Amino acid sequence: MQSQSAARRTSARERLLAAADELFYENGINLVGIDRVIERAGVAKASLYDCFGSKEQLIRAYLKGRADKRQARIVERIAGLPTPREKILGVFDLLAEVVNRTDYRGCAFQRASAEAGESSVIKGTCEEPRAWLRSQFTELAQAAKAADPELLGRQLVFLYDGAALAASVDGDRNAPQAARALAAQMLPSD
Amino acid sequence: MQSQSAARRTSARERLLAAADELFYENGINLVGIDRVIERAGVAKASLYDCFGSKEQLIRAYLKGRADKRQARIVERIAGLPTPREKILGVFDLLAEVVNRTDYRGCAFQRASAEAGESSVIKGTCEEPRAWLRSQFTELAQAAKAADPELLGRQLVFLYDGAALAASVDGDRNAPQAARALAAQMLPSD
DNA sequence: ATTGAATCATACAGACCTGTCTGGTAGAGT
DNA sequence: ACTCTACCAGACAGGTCTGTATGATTCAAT
Repeated sequence: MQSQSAARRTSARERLLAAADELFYENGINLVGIDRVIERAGVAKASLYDCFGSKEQLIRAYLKGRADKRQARIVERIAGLPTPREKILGVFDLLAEVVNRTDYRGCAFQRASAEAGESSVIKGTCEEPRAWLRSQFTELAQAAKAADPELLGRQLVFLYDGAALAASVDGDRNAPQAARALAAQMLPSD
Repeated sequence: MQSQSAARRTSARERLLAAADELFYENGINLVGIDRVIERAGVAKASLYDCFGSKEQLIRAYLKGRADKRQARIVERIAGLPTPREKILGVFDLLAEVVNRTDYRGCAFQRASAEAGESSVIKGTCEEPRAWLRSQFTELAQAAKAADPELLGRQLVFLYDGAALAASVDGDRNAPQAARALAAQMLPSD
């Protein structure tokens, strides 16, 4: 089998992704150069360009990795909750946990989007997880028999984004709870 | 009088600020170099460093200018509205107007904060207008006899930020109206 | 044993960055 | 007439950036 060569490739790839994740998230994608990434990954520069082709594609992979992790976290969390209402509130509970991690620096997609400049690759990659969350909220709002599920879904995203922003920029670590409280008011009490 | 020499200094300063405002807001503070700013301003590089001392201070001045303009817009708008409830909703109406401008690229403070990196100068400059808006909402919530004005003030900021983000990142130009509708629900109908 | 893929280290190109320095010009106040 | 201030143009220093090129090494598969 090709396991070993594949293992080596993924090993370099994964080390690069891990380094990119830490550095890009902590410092911002534009303030981190390729050299810092490969140094932390312990990988040659040529390997980076073999694996990803460009910095932009590395950023894209970093964002996709974050999106997948967030999505899995949310899916897993709401699977364990019985009602649509509780599922929605569970997303805010999850956010409350995340923002209290010491290395929390805000929503990676919000931040990358702000730094994207002209790159539609990066902007597009940021939009995907946002659209997914919105559709989740909308479906849950529908299941919760909201009068206007589309509208409610968008409003829930406002609260989610706003809370993430307040937690990181203003240092309001209880923002998700405040957003959750408002979400609870909006939802049909069932 | 010193009007002429003062006029020339402010002229260079103002041209620099105007160029910085356009370029930084449109492209992001880290993707715009000093050379592009001075070229658009039609000003010598030495003049920039005479006036501002560093790029960071130019960014700070750019952000302060944006903050002053936003604050003045909001103050003027709510001065013409009779009740606290209408004043609060008026802020969202104002946001609805702003995000429909063709050159709207999102909230300058959100974006600069995402790009700030280690610079506490820039981060701090972003926090000021945010704290001001939050205190406005809180005071208005108190005047509107909300049960918990502090909480409501924070929640209104979530909606404001979330709507601005949705408008710019997701292209949802009606986001402020959706946020306004929710704000209207939260407020004591009086 | 040989081939081929993945990876390594390192130098380089060419561009861009911030900030400084030199030296010159124009006009207002004294 | 002289000075002072604001401003100009442009070169320069020293660093960082992305991306490419060169050539060696390791190791699995054949």
